[in-house]
Amino acid sequence: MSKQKKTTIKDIANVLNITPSAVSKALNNHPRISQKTRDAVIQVAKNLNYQPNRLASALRKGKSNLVGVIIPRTNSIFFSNVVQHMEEVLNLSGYNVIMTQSNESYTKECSNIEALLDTQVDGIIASLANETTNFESYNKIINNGVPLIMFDRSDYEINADYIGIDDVRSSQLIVDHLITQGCKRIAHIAGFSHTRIYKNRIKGYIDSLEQHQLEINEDLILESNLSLNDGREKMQQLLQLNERPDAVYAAGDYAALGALQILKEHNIKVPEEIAVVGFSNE
Amino acid sequence: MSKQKKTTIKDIANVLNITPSAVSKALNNHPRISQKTRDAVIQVAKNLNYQPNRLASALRKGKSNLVGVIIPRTNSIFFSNVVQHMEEVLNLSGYNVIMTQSNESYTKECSNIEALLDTQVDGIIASLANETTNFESYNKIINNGVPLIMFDRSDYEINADYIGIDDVRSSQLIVDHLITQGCKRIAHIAGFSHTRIYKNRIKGYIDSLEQHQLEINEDLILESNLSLNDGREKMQQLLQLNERPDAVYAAGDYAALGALQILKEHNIKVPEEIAVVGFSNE
DNA sequence: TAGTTTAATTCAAACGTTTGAACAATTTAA
DNA sequence: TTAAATTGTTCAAACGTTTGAATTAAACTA
Repeated sequence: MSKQKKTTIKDIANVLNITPSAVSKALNNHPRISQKTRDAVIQVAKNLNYQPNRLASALRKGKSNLVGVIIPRTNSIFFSNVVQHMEEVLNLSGYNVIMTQSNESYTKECSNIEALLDTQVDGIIASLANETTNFESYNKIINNGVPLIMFDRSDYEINADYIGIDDVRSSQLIVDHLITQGCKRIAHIAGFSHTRIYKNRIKGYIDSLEQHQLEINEDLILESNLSLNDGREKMQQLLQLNERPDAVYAAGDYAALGALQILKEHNIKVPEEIAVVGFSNE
Repeated sequence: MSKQKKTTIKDIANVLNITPSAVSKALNNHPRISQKTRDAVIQVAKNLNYQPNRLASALRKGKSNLVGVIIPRTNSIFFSNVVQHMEEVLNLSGYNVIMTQSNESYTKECSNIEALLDTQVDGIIASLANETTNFESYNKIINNGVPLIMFDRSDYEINADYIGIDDVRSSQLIVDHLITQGCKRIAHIAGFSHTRIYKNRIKGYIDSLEQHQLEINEDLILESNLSLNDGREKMQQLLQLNERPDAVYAAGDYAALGALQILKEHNIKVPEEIAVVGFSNE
């Protein structure tokens, strides 16, 4: 392992017998530097295999050009696609992305935030872990003066810009559709009601029922973590009811899949006996 | 957005009427600092909501405590799990992870390397993009004195430590098994032979055939990008052969899935007529 | 020719830490 | 009581850039 120290702006300056500041300006296309020196600097930089030290630059400029991203998991088509495109766009403006995953864990999320903050990121883009119900660390981001954008999963308690789809309306459309198909007892395997999107999906569900003057039955709304297994469990529960639902709308695809499995195992015809629909597009 | 400037070590020093260096030492548990000041410093730090500036520290220490990770894609169970655990372990030793994805693209991979290098990461852990056949940028990492570890996908041209499974042996076991089941014409939908793991899987395949004195038939070895679609295509090709194989071993699960689809579509019985097996565990 | 612009560069300080050497004050040894 | 060791702190420089002000040199005015 060659302990060759990295070449700095100073080394370039020495070779050309100019000052480091001239080199810096040359590299940053400062208008008041001659084309001649600019070219020379670039040439020498290449020769010496110069790699600018971002830390130093960031420190001086008070700007790291790093954006932190916190997502619940990377092994989801949705999140990994989103991150991929964020990266693409940010790269164009000279930013790099530090991607972290919370794994749906509150503790992990907090430590991610801590880590991002002290890496001095210029901003954070995040989507809530399912577990999270305490938003202090998010507000800490804001208090530290670091711009924060939430996407997909957020909460009204977090005072940040939010990007996401219109969950109320989408949810309403789903239930509208079921009703049009003739369903009357529509169950909802809901996400955690403390999370904005799931709260909204519940609202859309209720709105639609109300608009069609259908009864809202608390027994038909089950809060779930939306995992495949929990989908199975909740479907079991629904089947135990005196009066079974004729449709199940799950706020997530994995839960819908779980429900579907149970129905198949019980030889219940889908969608004739019980219709199944899931939110998302996993 | 409150433009409150961040509190620094200096602010803490001012409050306590000591020097910044004392504060720094207190925070870093320097042995020669009194318990009294240490406590006071920690208290004030908390009060002022002090957030250490990693950039400055990294610059001074010449160590960023950042590890760069390059993976082909995040939306793969394998890679996302690996990264998750790398993060866990590295966090324990005070490192943070910058995760980037190459999206199997050579260009993206290069720009990721560039970005990581000038963020001054202390090391890089990477797995090759399928597209990559030129390893200059990897050797640049090494030349820059940055430790590099390859995992899962690498190439002998990259002079770095490598972590992965024993592909030759595993591949051999798979083919051994097929032979035990009575298969005699075993086709191999291989990965790119320039990538270490796929090269090794081919070797294992050939080794096994040789050991069992079966003929090695070039027509039965097809190089593929291992996508679902390409798996379908290669299976089609195999079906066109005068003498069909009685087993297909794909070097990746998606390709195996594609092959399976084609067989189903042709109403060919699996595994009675043609057995199918895929490497990995997607 | 002296005076004014303009262009190209240097100067010097700054960003927020860390670190070894230096110093003063206190304690211990002899 | 004096020398030596220990403790707790300050000093000053350093990490590699950037940046506005200052300087110098060259090129125009009038």
